[in-house]
Amino acid sequence: MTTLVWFRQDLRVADNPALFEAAKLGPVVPVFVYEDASETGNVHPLGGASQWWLHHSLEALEKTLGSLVLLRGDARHVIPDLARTVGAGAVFWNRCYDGHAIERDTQIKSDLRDMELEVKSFNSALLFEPWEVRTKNGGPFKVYSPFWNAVKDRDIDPPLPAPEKLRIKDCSEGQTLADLKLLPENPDWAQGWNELWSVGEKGAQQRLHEFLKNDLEDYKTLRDRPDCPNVSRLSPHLHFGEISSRQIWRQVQDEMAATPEVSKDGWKFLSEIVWREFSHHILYEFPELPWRNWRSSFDAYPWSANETYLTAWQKGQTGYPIVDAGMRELWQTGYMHNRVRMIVASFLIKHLGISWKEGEAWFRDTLVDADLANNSASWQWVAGSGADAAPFFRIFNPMIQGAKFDPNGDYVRKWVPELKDLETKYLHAPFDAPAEKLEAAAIDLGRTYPSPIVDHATARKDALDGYEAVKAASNTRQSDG
DNA sequence: TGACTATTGAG
DNA sequence: TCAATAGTC
Repeated sequence: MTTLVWFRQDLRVADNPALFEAAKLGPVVPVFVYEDASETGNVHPLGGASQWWLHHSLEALEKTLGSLVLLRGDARHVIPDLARTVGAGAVFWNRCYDGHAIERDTQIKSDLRDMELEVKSFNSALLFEPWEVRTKNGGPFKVYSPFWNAVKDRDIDPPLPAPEKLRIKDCSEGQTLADLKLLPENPDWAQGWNELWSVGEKGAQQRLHEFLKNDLEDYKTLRDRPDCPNVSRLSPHLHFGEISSRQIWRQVQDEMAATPEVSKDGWKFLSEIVWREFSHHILYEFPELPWRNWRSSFDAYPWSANETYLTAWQKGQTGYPIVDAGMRELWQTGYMHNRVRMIVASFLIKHLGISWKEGEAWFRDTLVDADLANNSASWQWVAGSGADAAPFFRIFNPMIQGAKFDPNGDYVRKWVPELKDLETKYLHAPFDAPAEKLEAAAIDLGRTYPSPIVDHATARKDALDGYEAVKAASNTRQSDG
């Protein structure tokens, strides 16, 4: 029997349950469908940076498999059509957890079964299915640390190997990769990204290997330092499923067994992998997460739509060095260090008073690892409208955060070179530097580098005032969140 | 996975 | 005068 294996966010051959099971049954037709948002009505389509990554990831997968059918259009029509054309007896895929995908897959599953085809979906993306992690009351967890405590000692299924015998059925269907037009129209944007990333399953395994070998030690403390290399940079590989969390879990456990000294670092890293699980579970339980406040009391927050501020933030021209460094790293590399993501997000929301939805949209368009679950859960966490246990309204101070996590200023100097000659003491707050220090560093505030677009103390006070409306709304409600 | 302010005590 | 700490939102 020929089986159609529909690849989505699982662009790998090893530990791929759908492919593994299909290979047992006979010849396989692997297919990827690039969905046009205009056709499917998906309001959260792939961003430009993700499309760049996808192009290279599909290229790698096609090379590994020997053949991959590429289609463009609405999967609800394209998948049944292809199944019919190639005479498939079964269609297998690995599950996605966002609302758009669930609705789409449910319909396709039903249509294919009406065609009397065998249809199976598998878990390839998560360590735990959302419905497998429940509180004592049977509901989903709403706070991270109890979630972590509930899962950290569980046995994780070992990853599957690549199929031993894989017979790819030759098939002349589909389009070329170039036809999908995934590379950015502005060729300057992604210039040089090929040197920064090894896209594909092989590159993902290599990245994990190098991280475990070189940068896991001291991960627990140095992961917060954007000037240090002690982060995995696996996020885009994970998003597209070039590597699975099961594979990561297993290799980290092996590393900790072999080198007990890195145990605290390994567990910290695994807890970050579980943050990803937590975000996916929240999205599964609350599909509106990408566009609706998880705590509805935040509907009362007085957001402002200031285009000038938004543009300054996007371009890295806010006058706050750690913020500008992060936003420029993002634009130039398709990536931003996690600590800095929190800082720039807080700045957009709390200092500029702009809704997290604007930030979510920009990150979704420009991050190579843009992931609907992680992105929307994290933006809401920073906004305060998400799953955060903190009993206070968190407002990051960009000067303090800069001094604490980029203490030598290496990160700022790299991405904001116009400040590179300024003494470290003033680097994170050039607006407080004495005139002669600025002059000595060839900085003319307002000309060579922007003056701060908002005043920290004033912006903080305004944000706290805005939060009063949230508190009032929360008090008038029976339950919230 | 904060920040601010008041207070304390060493110098 | 200022680092360290506690209390608070």
